[in-house]
Amino acid sequence: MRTAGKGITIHDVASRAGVSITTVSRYMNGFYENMSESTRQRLEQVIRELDYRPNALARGLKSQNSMTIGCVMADMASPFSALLVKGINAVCREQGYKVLILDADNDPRLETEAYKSLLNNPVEGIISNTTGRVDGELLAVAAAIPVVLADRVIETPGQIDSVVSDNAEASFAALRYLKEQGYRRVGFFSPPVEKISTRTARLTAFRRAEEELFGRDAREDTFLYDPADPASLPGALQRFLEDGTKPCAIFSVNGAVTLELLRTMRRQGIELSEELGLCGFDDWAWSELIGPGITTLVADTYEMGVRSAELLLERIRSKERGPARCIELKNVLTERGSTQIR
Amino acid sequence: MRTAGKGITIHDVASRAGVSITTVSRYMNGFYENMSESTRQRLEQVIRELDYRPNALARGLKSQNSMTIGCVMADMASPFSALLVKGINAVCREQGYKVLILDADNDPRLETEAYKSLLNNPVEGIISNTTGRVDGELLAVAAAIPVVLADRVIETPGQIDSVVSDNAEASFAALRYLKEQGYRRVGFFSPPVEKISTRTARLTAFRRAEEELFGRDAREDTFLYDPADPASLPGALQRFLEDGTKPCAIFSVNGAVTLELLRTMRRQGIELSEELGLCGFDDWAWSELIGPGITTLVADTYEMGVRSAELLLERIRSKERGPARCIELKNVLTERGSTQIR
DNA sequence: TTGTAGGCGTTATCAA
DNA sequence: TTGATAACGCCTACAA
Repeated sequence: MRTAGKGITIHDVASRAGVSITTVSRYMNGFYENMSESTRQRLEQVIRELDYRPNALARGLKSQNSMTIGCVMADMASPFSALLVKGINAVCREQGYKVLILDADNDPRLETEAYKSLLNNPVEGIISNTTGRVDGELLAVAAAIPVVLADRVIETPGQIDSVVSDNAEASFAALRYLKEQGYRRVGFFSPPVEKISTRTARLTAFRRAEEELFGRDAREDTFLYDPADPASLPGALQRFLEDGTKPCAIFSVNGAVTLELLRTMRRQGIELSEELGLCGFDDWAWSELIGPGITTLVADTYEMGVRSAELLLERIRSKERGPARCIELKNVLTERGSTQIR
Repeated sequence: MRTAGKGITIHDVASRAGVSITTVSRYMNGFYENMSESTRQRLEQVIRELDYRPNALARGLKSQNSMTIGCVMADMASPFSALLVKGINAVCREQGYKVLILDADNDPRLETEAYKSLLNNPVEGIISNTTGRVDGELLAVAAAIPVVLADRVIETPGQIDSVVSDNAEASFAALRYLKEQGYRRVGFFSPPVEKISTRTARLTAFRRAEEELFGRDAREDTFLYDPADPASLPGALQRFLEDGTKPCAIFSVNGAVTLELLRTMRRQGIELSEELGLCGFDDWAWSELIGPGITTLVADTYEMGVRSAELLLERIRSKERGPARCIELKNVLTERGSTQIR
């Protein structure tokens, strides 16, 4: 059974309507100007009857534009990814673009693979939330088609369009806030920073704050743990708490870390208190519900998706290879109970 | 500048290697059998040099299969969606398929639009997490190409392949568990149930439990609130608490509701206690961290994505239009402090 | 106002 | 063992 819309080609429409495929093509593309009212109506009817839909593949092959972008996510499991994708989708839908999603699953090899596959595929541009270990590939890809880095950038700046948040400034401001709240010491908790730009920016700001605000040696307050090793975070927490300087606070590099910290603390019977504060990047719906409420620092992820898509589509449209642009969103500090000393 | 991989066609390879495009095509598709070792090596080298990648569009146009599936999500913002998509992606990547994501943003019209756009586009199949208000469209789509319903099904059963969880059984079991814990009354909290199958299944089970386990009139314990009206949920909660039967517990239809409930409770100074329990569907990372820990009921979302994709790809491959299949995953009850009476 | 024909990059059927 | 060549479905000069 030949189903509606499936397998119907421009030829079917043409013969049924008694015109040439050219005319049908014209009709489909809105070139009504020089078309007799009668054929136009006839076409409209036939197309509806047959439920004809032009084959996007053929159209793309001919016109060399697939109306599709690719979107490579470092880890699709994160709520961050969902929001980013939603923002990207909203813009693309409106502008008639399709979005291909590829999950790198935190694996640089998969990320590289993703770019490969995207290059065969007919995507007109790519939005990348990189794992941070494939700068070379990214530069190569960006040389071939428009790329926008979302949230995370590569080491060499000014090469690729990007939409990021003000990690350094916001981190420093948050640390100043902690200082003003009366905390005398802050620990920076993170998985290995690697080349992930959000992490390096936050760590760098932390180091500066340690020196300028707290007059401490950042090395003693930096706790990089191994997420693969269950004993690693508890150990780091223990070491952090051993130093007697109080009140102290934890500065968490992202939501996943915050979550792991809270889990560990609960398991060990450690509670947030006047002596122990907590503040971190990423704000999920639950941030206000845990304990006294967790103070967070976050940029609008959905907006980041929107901006990334807008930037990319603009780039695609205006074929220009101008200098790389960087859009920076603000991280907002939401103060909650976890950083209240009394 | 003509960049590697971009714009290089089979012709370029052929002429450079001094063979015909046919031979190149053969090479690309692994038909080495009748190929001289020398041309094979020559081809391998040239292809590497030129970084040639076959154009997926042309390939798809010719072979009538795009190696792409579409994935329509009721609401991409939900962490559920992210996990489902990740599962789908994992399978598709492995089998060489691309995944097109469309977000319906909880809007049936957008969902319908998504199917339309997917039908022009050359997807070989669709995984749908439907908003629940477009059964007709879904049936039409499923008549044209393979469709798998993920998590939510349409009203008429047995028509479309699906991967769901045992909502009814698990709900009933959870309610029995609450009964055994000593709760004398349970309130069912949900947004309007509409035609969303997960919700109707859970509500139906609740009604049966009300009758069989609690000997109560379900109508008095069903609280459907309007998510758009901020006063609606607090009002419902108030009404629920007015009845003096204790201890009582809330049965929340999903994670979003649980979150809203917890927010409302916090705002109103209502705490989970021996008198007031809480248990609900969906388990996010924070479930164990809020208050005494929230007892939850949930199926493996990632697995659901994996199964959906496997089912769909199998369907696509074995062109058969056999009877609809339904895979059912188990919801697991994770007992935490929120349903502990003492 | 409408139609013819060539081409987009592949695959596949022949033939050599 | 390899090569012409005709599709695939659509767009678009160029003609009529």
